[in-house]
Amino acid sequence: MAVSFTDRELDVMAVLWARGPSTVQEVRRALEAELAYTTVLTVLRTLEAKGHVDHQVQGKAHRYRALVARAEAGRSALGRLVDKVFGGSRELLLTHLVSGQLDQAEIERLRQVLNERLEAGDDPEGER
Amino acid sequence: MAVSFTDRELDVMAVLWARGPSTVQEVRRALEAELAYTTVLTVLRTLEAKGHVDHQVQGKAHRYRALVARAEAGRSALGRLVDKVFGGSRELLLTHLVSGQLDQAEIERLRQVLNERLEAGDDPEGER
DNA sequence: TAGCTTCTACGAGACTTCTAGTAGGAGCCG
DNA sequence: CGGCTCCTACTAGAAGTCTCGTAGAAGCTA
Repeated sequence: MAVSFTDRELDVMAVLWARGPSTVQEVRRALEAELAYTTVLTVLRTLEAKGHVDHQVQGKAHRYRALVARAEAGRSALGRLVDKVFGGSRELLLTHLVSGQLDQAEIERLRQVLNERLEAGDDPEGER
Repeated sequence: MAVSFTDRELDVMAVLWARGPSTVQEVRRALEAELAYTTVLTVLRTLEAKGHVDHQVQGKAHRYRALVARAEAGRSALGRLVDKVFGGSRELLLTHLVSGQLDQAEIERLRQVLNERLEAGDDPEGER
């Protein structure tokens, strides 16, 4: 249920989410940090052992694929964040976001999303 | 600049943020997990070594105090989250929040905060 | 086929995290 | 004073993380 990644694992997952299924080389090139090939391979193998990715054989290489969706990881990480840092209050997180981190344009667009959601959505927690 | 905490450290920081300066006993009792007294002490000493808390002597005990504000930790964690999980897009985070995690009432209140912010705030990135 | 390159598998060392035990100091009570 | 309790300091082991080297398989090329 609650997926969580170490820092380096998250770097690698981010690549898979951004690029889609990738080989070790591809992940390695996409990473900011300059890591040895085998280091990247090891991280991917660890992730696979934990069930967060799997792979298919392609030629003699492996192509790794994220099994955890970005949205799922987001939900999980946000949950932890709200729980621990914002004392369980989602509202605190939101006002924090809105009052400090966003610029004018982002707020505008957010308001639009919000309006749509208010008009359309009468389903209380209805999805998933 | 970018503060970050391990899971257990975060548990302890959460207590200090919620309760204010606390002794080891007080932190220990406030924690959900049942840890040995010395375990809690060790975590606090680690946090102190990293500069995230300090302490004053009170009687024969120490009273520990958070040096990192909750908001600061929130900013930092949120930044990492947006960066890694949401590919750098704050908007993605927000729509993620709005379209899945919030109930009707929260959205209402958020919209109010947003409106206030839009009316009041003509300062483009003016603070901090 | 011989050699070069590229790949995975495995092992391992340095470091961090998490947990808690032991030692010893300080204060209080009878 | 003697013992009890509560406190910090120190030590330490198990597990996890992060990094990379070496070995050896597999395929391409001349």
